Amino acid sequence: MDCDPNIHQSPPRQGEEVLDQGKMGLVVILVGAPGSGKSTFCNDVMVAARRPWVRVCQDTIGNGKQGTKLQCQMSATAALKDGKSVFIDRCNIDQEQRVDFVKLSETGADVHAVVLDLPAKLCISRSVKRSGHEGKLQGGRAAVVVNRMLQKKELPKLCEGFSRITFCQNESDVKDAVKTYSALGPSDTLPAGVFGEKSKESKVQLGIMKFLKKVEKPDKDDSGKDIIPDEHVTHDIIPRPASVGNTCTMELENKNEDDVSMNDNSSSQRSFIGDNHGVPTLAFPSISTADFQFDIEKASDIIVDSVSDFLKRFNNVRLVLVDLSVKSKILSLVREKSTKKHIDSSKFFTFVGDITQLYTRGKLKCNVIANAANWRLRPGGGGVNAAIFKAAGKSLENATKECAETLSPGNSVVVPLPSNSPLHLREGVTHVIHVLGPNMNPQRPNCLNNDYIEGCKVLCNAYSSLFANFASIFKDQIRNESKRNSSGISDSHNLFEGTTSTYSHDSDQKIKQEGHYNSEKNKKYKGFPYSHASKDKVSIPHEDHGYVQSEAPSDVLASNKISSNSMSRAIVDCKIGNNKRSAEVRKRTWGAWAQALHDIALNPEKHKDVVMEMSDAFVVLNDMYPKAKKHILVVSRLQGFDCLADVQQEHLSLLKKMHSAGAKWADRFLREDSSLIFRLGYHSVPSMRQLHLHVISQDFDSTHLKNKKHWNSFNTSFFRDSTDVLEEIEKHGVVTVNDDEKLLTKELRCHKCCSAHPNIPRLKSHITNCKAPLPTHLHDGKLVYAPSNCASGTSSNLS
DNA sequence: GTTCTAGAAC
DNA sequence: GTTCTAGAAC
Repeated sequence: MDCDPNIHQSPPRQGEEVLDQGKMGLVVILVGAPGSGKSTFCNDVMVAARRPWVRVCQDTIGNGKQGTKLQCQMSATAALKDGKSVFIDRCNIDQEQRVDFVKLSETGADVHAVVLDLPAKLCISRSVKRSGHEGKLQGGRAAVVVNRMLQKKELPKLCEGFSRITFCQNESDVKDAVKTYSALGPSDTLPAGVFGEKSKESKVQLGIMKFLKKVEKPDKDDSGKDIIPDEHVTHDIIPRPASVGNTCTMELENKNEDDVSMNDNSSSQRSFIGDNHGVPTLAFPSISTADFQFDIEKASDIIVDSVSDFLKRFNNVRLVLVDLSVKSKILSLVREKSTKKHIDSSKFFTFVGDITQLYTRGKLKCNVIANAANWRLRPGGGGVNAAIFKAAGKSLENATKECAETLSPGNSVVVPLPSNSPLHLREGVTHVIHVLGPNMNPQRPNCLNNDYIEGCKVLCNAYSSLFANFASIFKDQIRNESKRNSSGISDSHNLFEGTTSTYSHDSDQKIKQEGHYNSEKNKKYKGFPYSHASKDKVSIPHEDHGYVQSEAPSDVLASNKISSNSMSRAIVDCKIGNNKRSAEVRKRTWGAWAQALHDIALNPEKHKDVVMEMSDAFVVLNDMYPKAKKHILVVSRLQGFDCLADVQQEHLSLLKKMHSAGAKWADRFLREDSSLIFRLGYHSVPSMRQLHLHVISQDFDSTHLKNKKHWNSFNTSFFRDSTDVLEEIEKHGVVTVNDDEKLLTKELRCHKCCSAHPNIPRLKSHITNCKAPLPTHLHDGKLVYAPSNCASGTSSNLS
């Protein structure tokens, strides 16, 4: 094997002992796109290695040419038998590609993953530039391949069978990993676990941890040396087999598998139920995995991660995942994963039974139960939603109406359960939290069409929001208890130290909430100041709302992290008497530079030089810094009407007028240049005051389009199509805005073919030549173009 | 929103 | 050395 030219082996060093067969074998599976530096990593380790390594490279294993996966497996097995450690140098980008190599652990070898998760633009730029690549992937073709590959990237997890995973997100991480592996002596081993996994919003997380007055245990000490994970603190450590009687799977199952009664709990299980000794307990069903058909494997990961993060922050609470049958796959998956993650089983466990009869039939006291609600927050529909509304009686329906009319996916709303509700009287449930998760069922509204990137984000949002609301309920309870009891409760009893949102625990009392931002939070959201219907509303003291919606920002949730923002930054939508949102809450303040449109709209006669059209409702003008060949603004003249969050049902006719005016101007431009295609829409969070509709040609051919923010503000969901806005107002009376600031810093992708590009100049050079049509989702009435222009494949809808 | 500029990336 | 980004200032 040593003579095999396809196997790249580091030379044995003087005095180096050869390992016994299979005794200390180590397989390191590299994971990364072309250009991520896998081969360089292997070579760098092997040059300085203190143990014999073999690099198995699929690009060259077939007599110097590309070979097969099987050849790689066979070579790796042979090398291990020969006492060598092995690098599997291929992309291994998803679980399916890795599974056969993970099986090498059957030889007795330890299997590690080293993930070179470097920025897409870096991989692309390296791949495009390189020459003499073993796999012949270089030049223009490389960008396409890297793009395609990154779209199916699936990061490795311990549960795949790895004993150690090292994530490298920048060059410095890679250097550290090279150092770690090259320093490995013949009989050395590395600690098991996950290392270097940083949330993409590490800056945010830092702020969060500070905000919560907790310090996250770092992966490395000051010297940069790996710290061996402490199983009681670190969560991503190698799973141990759960020992009998010491497992977090304390499920209260029935002996009869299909019987949902809960009277037959074994004595060993019983200690976890009964009186909750005042420990706030939330029972919740699995969100979206039933009728909404969300993949249970992914859902179970999200549940376990969300729970784990929540329990890291709060001690004196219990969370219980409930399902009807002992055969429930989601329960068994969650049990298995929470055991692997060593989640404290007294704080989180699964429970088989009816969520509406947890105490009377299961002796499990839960103060709060979550409902997998529908967006209308109405009874019916079967499943948990129907059961909870039925069990709670009309009072839950009425209480819900008092609090909220609709719910958007990824959000939750707390409804205090009136004391006359049977669910309150019989089961001791004081609050129901309605949660709406993502829908993957094409038969149901808002189906995500198998988009699990978005789906996972929304499901994370849903759980984070749920747990945040649960936390908020009990923070206030403690505060109120302290007030009532003159002896007081010491601060150390306050579960929610560091969080800011507060609730009344009195279920018949209207919810009150107040929030405070520390300076760091204000700084973080500096770029996204919101008016009353937006996320910053928590900073506004409220005295008389009807309900609280809590939402975790997706930037945090993208990494399955529960957000402390969601603990403190509850969204407050107001409903006062006449069902209208309150406009009394403090409005966003605008900088001097943001007033230009406002001044023009209110005094158009003073700006005749720039105003192209004027009516009582709006003015039309060229964007001063057009981001395309044609880019105009239709600006509302209604005073105090600054952004989409201000929009209510009564503004529908105004927005229709603005749309018609914009479409008319687009048609006028098309008569001058029939090659143009226009899109009409609003920025979710505008920079300029006074609501304005952008009418922009899709060439984006402008010197004023200079940075990522410019591009992404027109080419991500930050841009809300006017037709969608009108439809939402008609249906719901309000407009949802995607105000996730991450949208504006996303990687640069062509709006037609979706390819990624490393910087603005490269993107602009690409889009001038890209011949792909605009994506099909825009063809649903969102584009305006000349009938003669077949480029978009449909006809104009607005002429 | 833009401009300016330090410093990172190339 | 030049190009490009991102944050501060306005």
